Amino acid sequence: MIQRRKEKIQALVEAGVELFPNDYRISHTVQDIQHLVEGKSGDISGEFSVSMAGRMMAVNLFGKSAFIRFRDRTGQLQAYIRMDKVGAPAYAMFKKLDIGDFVGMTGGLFQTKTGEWTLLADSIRLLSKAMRPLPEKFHGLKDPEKRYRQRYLDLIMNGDVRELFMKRSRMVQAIRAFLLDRAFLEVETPMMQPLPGGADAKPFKTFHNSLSMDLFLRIAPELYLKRLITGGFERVFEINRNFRNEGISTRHNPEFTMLEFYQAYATYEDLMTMTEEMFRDVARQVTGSARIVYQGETIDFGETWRRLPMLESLEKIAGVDPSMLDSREQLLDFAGSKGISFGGESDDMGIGKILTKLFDVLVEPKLIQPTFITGYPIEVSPLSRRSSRQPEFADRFELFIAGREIANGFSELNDPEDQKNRFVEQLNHKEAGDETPHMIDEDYITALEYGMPPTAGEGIGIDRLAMLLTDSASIRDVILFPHMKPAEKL
RNA sequence: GGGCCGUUAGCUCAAUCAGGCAGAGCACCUGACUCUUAAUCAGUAGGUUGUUGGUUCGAUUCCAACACGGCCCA
Repeated sequence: MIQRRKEKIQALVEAGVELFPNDYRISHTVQDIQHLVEGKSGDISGEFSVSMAGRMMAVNLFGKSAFIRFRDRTGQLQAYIRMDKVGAPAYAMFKKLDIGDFVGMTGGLFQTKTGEWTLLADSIRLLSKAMRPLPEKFHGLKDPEKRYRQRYLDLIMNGDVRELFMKRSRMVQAIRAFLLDRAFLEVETPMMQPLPGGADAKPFKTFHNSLSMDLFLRIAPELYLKRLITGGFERVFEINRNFRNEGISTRHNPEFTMLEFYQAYATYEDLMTMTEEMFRDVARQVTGSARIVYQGETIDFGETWRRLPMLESLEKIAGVDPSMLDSREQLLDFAGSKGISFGGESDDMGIGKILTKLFDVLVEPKLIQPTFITGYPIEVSPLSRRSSRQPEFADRFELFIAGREIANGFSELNDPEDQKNRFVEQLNHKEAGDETPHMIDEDYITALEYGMPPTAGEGIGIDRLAMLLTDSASIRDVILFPHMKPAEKL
């Protein structure tokens, strides 16, 4: 197949055709044409001339004329190539071109008998040669493995995929605009950290040669962003990649995009309200509506969302009897009766961790409409401020939509003593053989000792939000180049 | 890590159940055609059936292992 095409290309070269020129300029995109022809009809090819370019997606060849469809970044347009218009030599060259080649054409516009606006070419030239054939035009490219590995083919062939990634880009822009509008400062903090902090996850490890030290790809930017709050910025955000050395699934990619933002003089309750506004705003800008459909479920971002303390959700949704909340044994029995196993860890788990596990399995999948769960146990919230009224719980929420965690926010712990104690507590629970260094981020404690204003912060999983807004079942569908094992061959 | 499913021409898929020369559409190549749009018509060509091994006179088909992928579970 490729051999055959090479022979044809050889014929083009021998005819003096340059395969990869770089001197062509366009005057209009496909989208521009729509405006140009507004209010006009018929053959207006004498009125003006345009220079256009794009990839040839289809050719209907007749003897001495042809219709082609070509595509640029804004859309697809038809062109009519006639031998009497472009001249015999150019027409002969054109007949040697393939679907997939990039061409440049000049000419005027006319409507075909079906009313379709068409470029009547008075010149055509090759702009870049495709050496391989494109996938089939009607069925397109379906094989998921090939779509992920060769995303460029997926983007060429599948318009819905192009649209999806443009939506994702608009979504990120809308979030950025929302925060900038509220005086947040966009910052970038280290991706490579000497101590991976801000979350509980296995990090990727790397080595810096000239510093002769281990570094870790960050699992979260949190501790650095809060240093910036200490530094006086008061409102900061970062949209960037986190890396977690864990499993790959329809909901997990080893690198994923996270928004984190921090606002001084705000509480976790303020952030819940702000999150409602942000999601409504972003959903409207991306999908045109604050009501979206995800995998058959209608999800409504309108109005105020349900706010439910975790204990109450366990009682109401999981059927936990309030009388057993104080008893490890009863909770473990209850978990066992629901088929939840804790592996060998249960001896080590406090009530807070058991409750959280029960919540993850029994409640989380049932939270379809946007729901804020509040009142997380301190045990699972090492960076959150202690509730003034209930010191065993944190001033924290998580947001669940369509049965998944989408966001996590809390009033920040800014008491350095309490923070240090919680780090120590966390260290005591680290597994042996863990690759992560068993050290405390002393500089973060030092920063807190210089004083951090009362602050609330939140993280939002950008990929998961993109899944919601694009109705995608797998995270791989919203990441341009998801991670896969190397293929043996293409 | 476990379970189920998949891998056949450039692409989308048949044939496998019940072993017997591996097929179609589109793409490609040649020819005809100046309003087609999944163009049409005629003809040609295109395959190490994911890899390795086993059973068999004979394996795309049955068996095993492996690789890669999808979905579900942990």
